[in-house]
Amino acid sequence: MKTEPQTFSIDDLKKSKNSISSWDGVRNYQARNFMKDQMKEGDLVLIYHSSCKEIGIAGLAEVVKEAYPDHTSQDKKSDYFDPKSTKERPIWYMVDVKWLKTYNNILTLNSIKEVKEMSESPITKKGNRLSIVPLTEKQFKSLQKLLK
DNA sequence: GCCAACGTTGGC
DNA sequence: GCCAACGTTGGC
Repeated sequence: MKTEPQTFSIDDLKKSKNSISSWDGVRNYQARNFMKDQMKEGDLVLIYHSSCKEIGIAGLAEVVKEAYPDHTSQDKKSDYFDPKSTKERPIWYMVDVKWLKTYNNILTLNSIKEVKEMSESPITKKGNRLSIVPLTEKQFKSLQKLLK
């Protein structure tokens, strides 16, 4: 899962109550579908920092609550408000994640690009804008070897 | 700050 | 349903 650390970093997640936070503000259908269809309780999640000084994987988290309606889409005052999303028919969803680990070093995008298992992943492709990308077991394991 | 990539919108 | 225009993302 991707996040801009200026907005919400792995440290912010850690500092949240019980180190748990809802992952709101996803406003992309593909990413939403990954959340709804694929993210199950107990799944491990790598947290990726984007649009910042040190781009790459910063930490590890766990899904503690599966997809449920993102109420910020119905909050007029929220930056994430979407008039098309209603209580009866919510369009947007969020999950809750729990902080597990902050890695000693960011695993930089450059290093990720050198992992051959990642060559097919959207993460290493130019123009990637997906904020949620599923990883295969193989991809996850090869990344984990590089994470401390 | 630039620019490529790509999602979304809206006119037809 | 097509596609041009536009907006946003994100790496550099």
